[in-house]
Amino acid sequence: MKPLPGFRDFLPDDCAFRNAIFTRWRETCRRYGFIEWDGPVLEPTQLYQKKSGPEIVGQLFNFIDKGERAVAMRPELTPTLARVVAAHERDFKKPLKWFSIPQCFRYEKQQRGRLREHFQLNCDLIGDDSLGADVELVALAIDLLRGFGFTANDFVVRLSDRTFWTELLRAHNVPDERWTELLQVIDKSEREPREKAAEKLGALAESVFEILDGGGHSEKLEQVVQQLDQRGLADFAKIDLSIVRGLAYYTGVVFEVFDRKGELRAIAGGGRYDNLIGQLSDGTVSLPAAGFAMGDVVLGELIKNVAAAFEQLTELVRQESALDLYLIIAKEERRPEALRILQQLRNAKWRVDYAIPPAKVGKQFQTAEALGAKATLLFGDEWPQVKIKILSTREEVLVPNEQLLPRLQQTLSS
RNA sequence: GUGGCCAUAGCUCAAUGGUAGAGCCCCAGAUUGUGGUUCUGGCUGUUGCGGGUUCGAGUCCCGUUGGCCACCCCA
Repeated sequence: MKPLPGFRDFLPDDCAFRNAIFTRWRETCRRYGFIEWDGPVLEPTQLYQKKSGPEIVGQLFNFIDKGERAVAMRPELTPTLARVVAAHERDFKKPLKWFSIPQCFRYEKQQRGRLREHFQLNCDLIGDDSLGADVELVALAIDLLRGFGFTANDFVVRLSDRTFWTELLRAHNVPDERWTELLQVIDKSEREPREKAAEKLGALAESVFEILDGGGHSEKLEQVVQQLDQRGLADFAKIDLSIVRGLAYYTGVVFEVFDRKGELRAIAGGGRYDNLIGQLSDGTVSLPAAGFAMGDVVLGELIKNVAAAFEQLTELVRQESALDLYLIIAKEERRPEALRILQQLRNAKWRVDYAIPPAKVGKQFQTAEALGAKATLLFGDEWPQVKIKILSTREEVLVPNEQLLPRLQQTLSS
């Protein structure tokens, strides 16, 4: 039996790797004053249709539940966020700085960097419409990646601005209903031949191409870069107006993060969505907001591609999973004493393991080694003394059992 | 959703149309209480699944399921 297509088993090593990513995400978010929240995995299908239209249903894991409700596994967190914020916004001081690590689902054919399920860090800043809020989010995205040991040689944030393009469309008297379509053409222009894009853009083609070739100036984005520079982060970002992002609801600064080598899908992306909360709450609450998301799949690939980041995370995995002590019961008569001390050690927060069925001493040492224990405690003929052995140095110390706990502190901390 | 490549032991892979193998992992031992090395032995297969061609199919053909890659789409 294999997992369903696009779903993953997390064997202990994979799970440790995943949790180490979560640990780093949480550390950095908290440094920025973001607090964690979460919502339901299952939502009414309608919640997603409201935001993205009926065609979204084709990409959802959705079904009818036993109460005959149309429900869907969450494909993203933002609609839930909007619902929760609309219901509870008065309980919190503004701005809200919230993050979450939801598992999201999508019914799509899988390929590299895109499964049917992934974990996605979401960071949102709600109730602040200033440019400083956009900068704060971009800086957070940069520091999240720096937290994994990546440098400006490994990734880059490409900054753009939706209003830059919507003003152009307005200046050319393009009717509103064509905006989404034209923005998507601009978004795609990097991957599509010019002639094809020109055909779709019509009269706009010339001015759009001029901007894409570097002829555009956005004062707002230059301010963003300047403020990043004040934080010493300007090396990690560049203005790139070809970034538009496919989603219709963005209203201001948008950005995407890519690996410098250009081998992977976008590592993260987001932007300002000032109208979405109002729209999803049927106008009962209106709050400006901006946010971004970073998935665990592409990030994991980048970590595996960059040796320094991989080693750093592997070290974190070691720290989080390493066993402190392994008990060696060399004489079965000493088992009761060993188990009594086992409990004392565990009560004192040591991570301790031992062989449940009797086993040969050599075997027990082998297991201690394999589990990564720092030291063994041997119970045998020496009782009432216990022999501490540091596995890395093979150094041994005999200590009376009643002094074991304090002696372990000093032996293992040095 | 469209197209191309692929599918053999738990893992990585061999096997001209002629009896399915190796390495790794795992388990057990190498004279009674000391680990990373070494040696010996053991375990594992409806060759993804279903049909067809053939005296004979892991190998050729068709279908199907799954995987990889590109396109489409994109949270």
